Amino acid sequence: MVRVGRPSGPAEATAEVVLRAALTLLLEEGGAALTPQRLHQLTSVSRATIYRHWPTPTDVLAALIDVAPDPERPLTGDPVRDVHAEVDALCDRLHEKPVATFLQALVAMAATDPAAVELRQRYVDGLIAPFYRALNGADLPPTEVKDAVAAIVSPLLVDALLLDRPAARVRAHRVVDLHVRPSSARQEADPASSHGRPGRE
Amino acid sequence: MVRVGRPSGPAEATAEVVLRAALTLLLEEGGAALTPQRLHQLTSVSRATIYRHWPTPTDVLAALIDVAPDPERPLTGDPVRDVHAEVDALCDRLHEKPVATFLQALVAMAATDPAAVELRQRYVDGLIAPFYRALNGADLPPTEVKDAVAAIVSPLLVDALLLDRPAARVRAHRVVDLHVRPSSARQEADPASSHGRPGRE
Amino acid sequence: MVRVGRPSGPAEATAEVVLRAALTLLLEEGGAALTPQRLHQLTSVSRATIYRHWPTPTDVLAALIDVAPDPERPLTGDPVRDVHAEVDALCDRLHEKPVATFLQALVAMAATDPAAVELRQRYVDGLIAPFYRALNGADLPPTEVKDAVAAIVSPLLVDALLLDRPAARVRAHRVVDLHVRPSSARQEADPASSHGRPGRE
Amino acid sequence: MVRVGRPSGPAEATAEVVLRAALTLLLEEGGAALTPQRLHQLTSVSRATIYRHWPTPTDVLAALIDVAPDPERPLTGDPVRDVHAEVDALCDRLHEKPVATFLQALVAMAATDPAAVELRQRYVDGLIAPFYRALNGADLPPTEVKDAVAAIVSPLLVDALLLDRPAARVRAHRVVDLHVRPSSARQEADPASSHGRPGRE
DNA sequence: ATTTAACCGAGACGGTACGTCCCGTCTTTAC
DNA sequence: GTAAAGACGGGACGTACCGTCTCGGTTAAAT
Repeated sequence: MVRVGRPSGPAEATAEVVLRAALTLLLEEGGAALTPQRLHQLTSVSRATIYRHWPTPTDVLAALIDVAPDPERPLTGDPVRDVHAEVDALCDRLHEKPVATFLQALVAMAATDPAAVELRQRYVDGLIAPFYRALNGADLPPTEVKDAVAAIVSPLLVDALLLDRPAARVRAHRVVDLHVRPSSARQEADPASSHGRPGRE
Repeated sequence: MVRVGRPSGPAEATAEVVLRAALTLLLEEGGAALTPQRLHQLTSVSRATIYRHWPTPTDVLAALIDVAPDPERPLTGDPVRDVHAEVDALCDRLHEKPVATFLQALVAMAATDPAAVELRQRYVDGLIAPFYRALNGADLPPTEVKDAVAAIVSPLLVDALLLDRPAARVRAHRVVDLHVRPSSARQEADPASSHGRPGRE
Repeated sequence: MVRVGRPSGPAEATAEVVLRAALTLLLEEGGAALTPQRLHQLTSVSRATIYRHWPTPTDVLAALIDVAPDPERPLTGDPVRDVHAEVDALCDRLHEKPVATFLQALVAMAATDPAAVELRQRYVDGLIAPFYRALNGADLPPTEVKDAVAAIVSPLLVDALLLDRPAARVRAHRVVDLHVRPSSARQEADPASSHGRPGRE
Repeated sequence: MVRVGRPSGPAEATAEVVLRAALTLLLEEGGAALTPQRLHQLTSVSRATIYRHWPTPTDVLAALIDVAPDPERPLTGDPVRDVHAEVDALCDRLHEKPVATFLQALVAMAATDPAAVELRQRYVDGLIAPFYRALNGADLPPTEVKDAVAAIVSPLLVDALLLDRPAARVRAHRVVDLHVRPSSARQEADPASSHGRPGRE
């Protein structure tokens, strides 16, 4: 079938100006401010236009998430080292606000819009996935992998979500050491082995 | 100065009928439904009356929290056992909805109302406090206590808040065993020692 | 049952200011201008308030009609004279705009709102009724009464509605003389008998 | 200057399909439905195309009126007979809807669009003209001709426009007899002379 | 067969009004 | 003083249509 007529979707300029304003709004006033009304006021893009392309605030948030994917970090092959790297990366992202704010906004939206539930799911999965990837090389049974990831990541998320405080980076590193030692190494492990990393907290 | 006239505060009947409706609303439609409007519709208590006694939705939520305090569990003196008991208690409360819903509502409200931020803080502290209490008896350094509590509780909260799934009870018990062994016992610990507890998950 | 609380219906001030503005609008811009939006702009009464009390433009028009009822003219007992008086009265009312404008508005609204159809019916009946009342005394058979009223009134309405010109007063008086002579008198009638009336047209 | 390229104006197929839909819309939903939007929905002719050829709803209505002119009836030379024939013709046209609907639509549009005022004028003139033509042969003074036409036609229009009822055909015939007798014949007139016509009402 | 002007469909876009909903405050009345 | 009933201004919501516009692809006459 031959396509005729003007191409569909927002003109590039429109999409850019709206999403840029959306990011600003989100960071400065939180997810509840991502309304068509506020976006219109900030961008002077017509309210109707915004509804056309992003019918719900969830759609705006989804578009925001899509434009800033998390770049993959290269694996060294050493699981312990890789997991520590991921901890640092996640703490950095949580510290630089957008990720923590995205999470807060997703939780708040999920209370209203079922579509946001799924989005929240995918977003959290995206945050956790790198840890599973890093732990792939360690010879741990699946249960221990899951436990380790949960014990490492959850406190960071809780810090960002519930306690409004910077992610507890050094604690996370300690938990990594506790969980990710290969079982064979646990008795002989040198507890100071991970002290070379920069404790940025 | 002598007080004259009708005593202040809502008549008991009013307060009860409103808060009962508020709980129903909260559980069935989430924190965003806790509006004067909805409460009025459900209770046929006048909107003006509701505004008088609970000026903001946060006040309603705070009143709800106050009426259902968490009863303290008696301590046995055995930290390991007490922490396991607390894990079970928290999982039960998260499972029976109110607590998880309170948390979601508090997070959502905190995005809007600063007063809710403080309330959220206090509520989370109330959830965590029993674990610190239980670990009081264990001869662990403060850092390890904090790490342990975080590693135990955070995954449960994340399950309830972010992943909409029942709290991972057995995993939490495993994590307790991993963290709460008294340090002196870690080498000789029998990893099967906690298998007697009922795995209710 | 005891009535409690503030009495229902618009406060007097509100109703007056809105209806006054509605009349101005109607006369200056026609029935299509009787929208909540325009009324709000002119009165700075809130749009919501207007919707509360007059949910449709037809309701506004109905309220307008209710506040300005046509006062009854006294009957002399002489049908011919009374009908001539009614012709003058109707021409005056059509000339002074409100009635003609009401009619136009009612026709236009009736195209959209079924409620306006009934209102239009009642309004037209109200315009015609005085003629039937005046002709009551004449000893004419019912058919001739109807014919006479139609022949007298219709051209006036058509002038106002379709041709945007002042009602043809003198023609209407001629038609009265043609239709309302008592049949016994038609042969002997002095065609100049009605020349004493002031020809205001 | 030599014209080159595709000729201007709508392709025949486009014009026909749009006007056919416009007529349907007009009859079923009234003049207010004659919008570019509705025409587009019914015909799947692009909205832009419709704007190109009929910039306002009034233009659509004008085009509709142009495509269905009233065919002239032949005159017999007998004014009385001819006028009766015209009465029947007008009643038929009013009864078959389009004319009555056109009138209603024209009145409604005239409230908004000044261009429709002129159109309405022309349309009404077109309805009345045949009566003047038929009365041309009668030896009546101009004033009486005007009175007669008004008394005959106006009630029919009022029936269609204001009272939503079928045109009162037999009354119209009676009024013809009353007005159109040549003055010389009025004394000797046989009032039953017109009873031979079929009373279709 | 090419030009060339116009048609035509698809859709973006700003704008405006719609009718609804809830907010928070106020006034009126009854108890 | 408490409470109910309800008016009121305010503001956002989501929808609908308006009129204009920019794209592309198509069509039909004149060269």
